[in-house]
Amino acid sequence: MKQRVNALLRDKFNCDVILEKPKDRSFGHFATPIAFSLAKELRKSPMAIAEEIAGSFENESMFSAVESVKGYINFRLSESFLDEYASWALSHGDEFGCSDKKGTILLEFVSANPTGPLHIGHARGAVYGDTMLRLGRHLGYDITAEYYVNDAGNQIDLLGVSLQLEGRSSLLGENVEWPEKYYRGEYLSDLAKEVAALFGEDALRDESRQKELALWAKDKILALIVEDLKAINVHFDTFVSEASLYDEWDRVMAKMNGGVYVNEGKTFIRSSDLGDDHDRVVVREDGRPTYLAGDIIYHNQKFERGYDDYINIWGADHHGYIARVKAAITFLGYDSSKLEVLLSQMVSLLKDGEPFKMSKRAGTVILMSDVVEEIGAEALRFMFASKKCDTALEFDIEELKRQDSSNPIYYIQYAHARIQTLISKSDKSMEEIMSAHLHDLSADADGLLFEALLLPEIIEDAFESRQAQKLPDYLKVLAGRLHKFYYDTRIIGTADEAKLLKLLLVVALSIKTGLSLLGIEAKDRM
RNA sequence: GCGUUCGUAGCUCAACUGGAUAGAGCAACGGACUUCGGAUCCGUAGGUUAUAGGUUCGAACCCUAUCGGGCGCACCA
Repeated sequence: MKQRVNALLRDKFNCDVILEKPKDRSFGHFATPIAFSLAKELRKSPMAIAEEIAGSFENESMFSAVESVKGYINFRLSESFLDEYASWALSHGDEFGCSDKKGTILLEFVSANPTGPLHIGHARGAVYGDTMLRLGRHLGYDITAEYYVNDAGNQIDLLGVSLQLEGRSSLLGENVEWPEKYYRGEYLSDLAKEVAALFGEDALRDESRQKELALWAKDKILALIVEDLKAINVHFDTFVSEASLYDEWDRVMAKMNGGVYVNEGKTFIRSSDLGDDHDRVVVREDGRPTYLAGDIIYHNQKFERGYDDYINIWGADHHGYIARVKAAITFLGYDSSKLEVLLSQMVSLLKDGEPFKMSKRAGTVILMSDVVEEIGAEALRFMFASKKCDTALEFDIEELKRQDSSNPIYYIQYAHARIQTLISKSDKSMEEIMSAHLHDLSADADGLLFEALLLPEIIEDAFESRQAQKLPDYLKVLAGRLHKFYYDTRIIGTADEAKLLKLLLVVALSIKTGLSLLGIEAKDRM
């Protein structure tokens, strides 16, 4: 819709024109402040320019009115245009809002360490990433959802140690000496039991088997994580194992041509040449690679797979890490601007008004699966999708767990269910409804129709600006307009019945499509 | 200390990325048809957009300084 108007204006002015939705809908459907920016060039007052421009649209069938007000130019779309567009939308069903965007994107998100089940802090990145995935695919992009599995390095060793100690302590009743750092939690005692059953109790005491047990455990834990994600309707296409990458090490280092050097027995990357604060160690004196080493090979592998664009969703605590990875990509001979790193800010938790620290090692984590059990996957998804991801979030745990009727998800679902009820109560056939013409609409009806038809713009804007929360915001507004309209307007049994039901079908379509892009199924009844 | 990011109603967040009178939801208070679902709707109250300057037709948004919070500043991941 907006594209059509934009195209028209672009032809007229030979440049992109800013189109906005006026806050006060009585002004029209779209507005532009272009006269202000032209005023300087043309050395005329904005009002005069606006008058002139508005007058030039008189014979345009797309608009029923184009007016200039205080220098703004306001456009009102004609009913025939809106009706035609509404019919088009209804005939396209689920594909409403689809576009023909081209390009392949590799989207990496979650990538939580396989050392424990997902906690509530992981949920934000998971929901955000999956929402971007759904939006992008709806628009036509060919997107691969990828999970990077950190199955190498210290935390895997730590997992093996923790598993044995947990088993010896809780299962065999031994007094064990806990190291400074270790993992704990219910999942570990479950795994220890499995170890005893599968490998025998001796496996819990034999230090030489730590590595073996750790590798066995991380696969089990990864399976748990996949289950957790499935429960909130998040699915990945590919999993890349960090450990599997190191065979490529020599070949990748050769590609770095000059980007690395050896000093005091350690290998450094010259990241300070490319904006980082220091050069970073990639291989320690004893030959063990650092975390960065894995990421260098991984990103080389990503670029060798040849996507048009790369998006990583990282927690904000990794922001200092971006410069290093981008430097590595440049040394490898690729265009580092193709990698876009989206940071999702931390979720901080409150309990009874006091800050609550989660720690996987201390076992004080709020598991995502527990919250899902309490409030449901849909409420959790909606809650995280609603928040702009570049501001830190505060949640009170008790509030999060409360199944509240104030939850906006019910408000939106209720709007959809109300429409379905009306459709089923009406005597009109679907043919009668679909062939009705939307004309002589009240201001409220017109506003509702216009809002519902805005979905494609919202989807595109939300994806391209990487601000997923624009979709839930829109759905709240649309549902609000529907509820008000429903309250004010009698539909069944009136002369306008078929016409208004057609309008409501468009609203239902936008709600249903919008919710599905949030990974939520619209309900016909509640 | 350095970097980075944020600061909007009592709380949680918006504001079309520089545009018209800064808006919603909670929480508070007061209302709504013997009517298509009251999980709804309407109203009241709540603001010097952290503070002080600057840029211009126009600033919550851009620039500078100050104050306050988050997150980084590993040969951990």
